[in-house]
Amino acid sequence: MAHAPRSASRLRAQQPSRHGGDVVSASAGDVPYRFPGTVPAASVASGREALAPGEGSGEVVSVAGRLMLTRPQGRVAFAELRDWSGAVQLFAVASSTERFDELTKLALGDWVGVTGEVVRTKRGEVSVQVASWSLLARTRHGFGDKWRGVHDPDLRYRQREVDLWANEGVRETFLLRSRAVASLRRLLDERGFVEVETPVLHPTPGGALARPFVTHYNALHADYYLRIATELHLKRLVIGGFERVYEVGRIFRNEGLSPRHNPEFTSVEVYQAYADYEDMMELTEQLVAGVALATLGTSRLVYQGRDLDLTPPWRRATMSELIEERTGAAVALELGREELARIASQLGVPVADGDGPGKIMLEIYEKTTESELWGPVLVVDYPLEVSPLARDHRSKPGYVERFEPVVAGRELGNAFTELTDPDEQRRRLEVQAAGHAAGDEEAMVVDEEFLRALEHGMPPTGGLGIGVDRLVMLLADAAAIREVILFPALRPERRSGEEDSDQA
RNA sequence: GCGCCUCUAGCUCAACUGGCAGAGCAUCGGACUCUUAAUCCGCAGGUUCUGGGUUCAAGUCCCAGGGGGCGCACCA
Repeated sequence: MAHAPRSASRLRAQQPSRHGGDVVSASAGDVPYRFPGTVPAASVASGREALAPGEGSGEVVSVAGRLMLTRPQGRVAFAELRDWSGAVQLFAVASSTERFDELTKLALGDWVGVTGEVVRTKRGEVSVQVASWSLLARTRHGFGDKWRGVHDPDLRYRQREVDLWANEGVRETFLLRSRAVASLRRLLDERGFVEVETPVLHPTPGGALARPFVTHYNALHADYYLRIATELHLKRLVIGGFERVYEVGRIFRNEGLSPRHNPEFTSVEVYQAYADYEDMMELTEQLVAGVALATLGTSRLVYQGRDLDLTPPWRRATMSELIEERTGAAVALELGREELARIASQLGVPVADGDGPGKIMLEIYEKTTESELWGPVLVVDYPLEVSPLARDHRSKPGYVERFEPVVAGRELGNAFTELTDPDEQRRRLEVQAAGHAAGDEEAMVVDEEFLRALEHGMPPTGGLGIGVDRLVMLLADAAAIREVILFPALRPERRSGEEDSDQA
């Protein structure tokens, strides 16, 4: 098919650059190797209250960034220079700015470094009055509508480098993400947790119910799987004596894309020896509220127009209680499969033949209740049947000690009192493996390495996993996960040679 | 994977029940010594996603394909 893909030819320069052919050829290799000594653009104006309009400060600074607005005005010119701190106005005067004519011909998006005195213009804006300047890079493409930016989602995500300049707030979101992850690490480190890195390539996928990506390890002549969780290796480290351990890392699940799902995403998993899920509840609250406090200065936020108070303690309620609140139906495993199936169909929740009572109960919860929970709420006590890695509830038969923090109608994580008994774990995995053999591609398989590790003795342990992307969505008030992942998964761009007309 | 919606200039968007494909910004040329999305004058810019069909006539209607969005399913 010979048509150009949607974005292949976009944002191309449609006419020869205003730099002119001679300048292009002359300056292509002319860019300096460094432009040292710059200050952040946003810092230039701060503390200049005493500077009167039309006055110079006597202080000379250098700034560098992209020209994003230009206002040539004859023998003077103004421009907005942006860097990742913000923006500062440049002021150029033909009589005192070197290569003035060339400067006024720069295109929106060109990178420049300038040096000059900090002044306040007659109209009152603190500016750098350009004395000398260097072109640092030219752009061959525009950055969208200078007022409205770029709205096409395909273009925004495929060309994030453009989105970052074209749309206000995008850079801030990703800086926020970076600060959130840094503060998450700091909070864990402060509590004595040690960060580790475990393998991404697994011979057997495990630690979660999900379909894996498959790859091939040539030297071993074997198929390997991209990890779907960090869980099993981290538990092996607890067995090895890492009493408090965590990993922040990329997880891969071979599933559909949605505003809340990206096939590769970031999780943090935390394991604490001698602790149970109650301890993990407290840790969850502290981490989530702590990250909010560290990044936004408050644990009371507004998400998608609705108040959201992450301040601990959070409400704790059992799955049964929450289902009953929402639907009026009393749902518990003790009712038995038949009765649960009846309730499910009454509520319009489909039941598959192979589903046991635990699966049916979870289905009812997920279809009727979860998305309605604004939270934050810790949903407590899951059916054993759907929790192969969690320890039996100490007082409720058929349940395990597991909870999920739910915020804004979404699971933010998953945590349990870990199952440490190797025999029970083997039985649970064998049930999973039977399901897998029967065609359930998300069921687990038996991981002998993990079971052997458990046989060496695992202390009582609490484990917690949090979806980092979803946490950042809350902090950034992002409706879609793509807004907090720099390069979200997209179909590959199809380009045939002749379509690359913008390269010609 | 299924359903619904969508795709028009580099960007953001118009174009009535089918009737000459347009604007703002950007780009390019010009004017301008204090602008703030500067302003003013001018040039240029299109396979209306692709391919087929209906029609005197298709951006518009129909079919197929592609990209994207949303929903369902799966999951964090």
